[in-house]
Amino acid sequence: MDLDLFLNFDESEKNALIKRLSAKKIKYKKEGIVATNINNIDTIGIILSGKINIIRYDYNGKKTIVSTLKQNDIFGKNFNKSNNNELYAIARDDSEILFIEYDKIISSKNPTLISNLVNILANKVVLLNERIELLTKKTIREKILDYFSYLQSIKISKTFTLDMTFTDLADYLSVDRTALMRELKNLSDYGLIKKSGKRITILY
Amino acid sequence: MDLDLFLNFDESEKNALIKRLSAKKIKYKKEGIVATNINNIDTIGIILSGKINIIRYDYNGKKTIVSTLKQNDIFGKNFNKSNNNELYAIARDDSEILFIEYDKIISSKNPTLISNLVNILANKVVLLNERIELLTKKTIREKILDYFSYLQSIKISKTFTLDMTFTDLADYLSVDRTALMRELKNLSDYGLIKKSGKRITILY
DNA sequence: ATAATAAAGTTGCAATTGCAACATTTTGAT
DNA sequence: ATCAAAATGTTGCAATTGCAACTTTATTAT
Repeated sequence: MDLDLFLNFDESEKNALIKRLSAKKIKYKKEGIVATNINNIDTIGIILSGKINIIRYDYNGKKTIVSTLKQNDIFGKNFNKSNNNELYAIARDDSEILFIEYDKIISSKNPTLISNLVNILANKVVLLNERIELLTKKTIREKILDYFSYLQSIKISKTFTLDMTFTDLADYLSVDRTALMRELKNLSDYGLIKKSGKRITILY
Repeated sequence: MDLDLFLNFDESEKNALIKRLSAKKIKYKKEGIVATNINNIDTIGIILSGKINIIRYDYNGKKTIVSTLKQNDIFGKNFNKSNNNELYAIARDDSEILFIEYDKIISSKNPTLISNLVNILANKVVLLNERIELLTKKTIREKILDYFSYLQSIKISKTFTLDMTFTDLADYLSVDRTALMRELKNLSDYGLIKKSGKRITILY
């Protein structure tokens, strides 16, 4: 992903900008709590390195990974709004996060900086729409085939390796993990895919 | 919704800007085709009035309303990207749409204009996240209760009237319409809600 | 006013799915 | 190298859901 809030700034400009925006870079250890109640903060967090899980705890204590964010993704400032349940951001790996107050970016009146923010947001909208496309599919089979055909298109190959665990894939597609495994087996048995661990080949 | 690309411009500034951006305002009749193949256009459409359905046709001809857009919503420029299936935008009511080339907004270097675009996009991200929250719920019951509690929070009342048809609600929640009706009946029978047509009261 | 079209509502049934309860394999830390 | 934890994989079963096939009620157009 070549999206970056500081795209088209050189290193010294970037540092000056970070200083002027009072941006704060904070490091987190794996499993560290990055932010609580992120639906109500006026700060945006930009992931410089590592991975962050956005997590929702239901009223009955059930945990759902709402999304997983990686380098250059942003969270906060209502970008991950939830109605009832509070959302938490937890480091999935050792991570570095840059916190900037949203209003300071806007009031900076720096066209390049703001354009970069537009591109990041537009990209986020694309990713969210892609996920919605998958989530609106009615069967697990359709979700899998759709996601695999997406992977096929970005890896430009009918054979590819999943870059997440099946546990996380089940979360992403919002289906039961064991039901996902079962359906993957069905697809293999029907000869629609070949599966060897996380290595998948589309056979149609 | 007080989000508007031309927020903080007065009428004459706005008109000058529209001219400079070569923006085009086009009117559509209900059911009119606003745009085809909207995943591949470099233009953004801003809905000035009316409502637009973003529609996907599956390989097997099945129609799904991917989203419904209303005043000040935007589409195009990959904001509604789809992997395989082409997306169409169709006017749900008589509508007016302003088309602007995305690059012209960015290269305008107009901080107010771009800030407005940021706010529109940020708002869209929020709405998409809200929908994802609903779609990741495992049962129809959970989806309904979550959506109703969202309506309760914005209408600030335990009684409210749905502003879409149950057919569209089923699409939005991505569930079978008749299964939705059945579950609404179950919720009534269990005494969790009261339902009289589209008038809903939450009883807990 | 009435015909046509869309939406709402109901029900039976089969297919899909989630969940529980496991065994096995892989990964990661010390 | 070894132990613990996480991930993978399997299966039976019950619950949920989608689909088909309707009827009834609203809405819209002429």
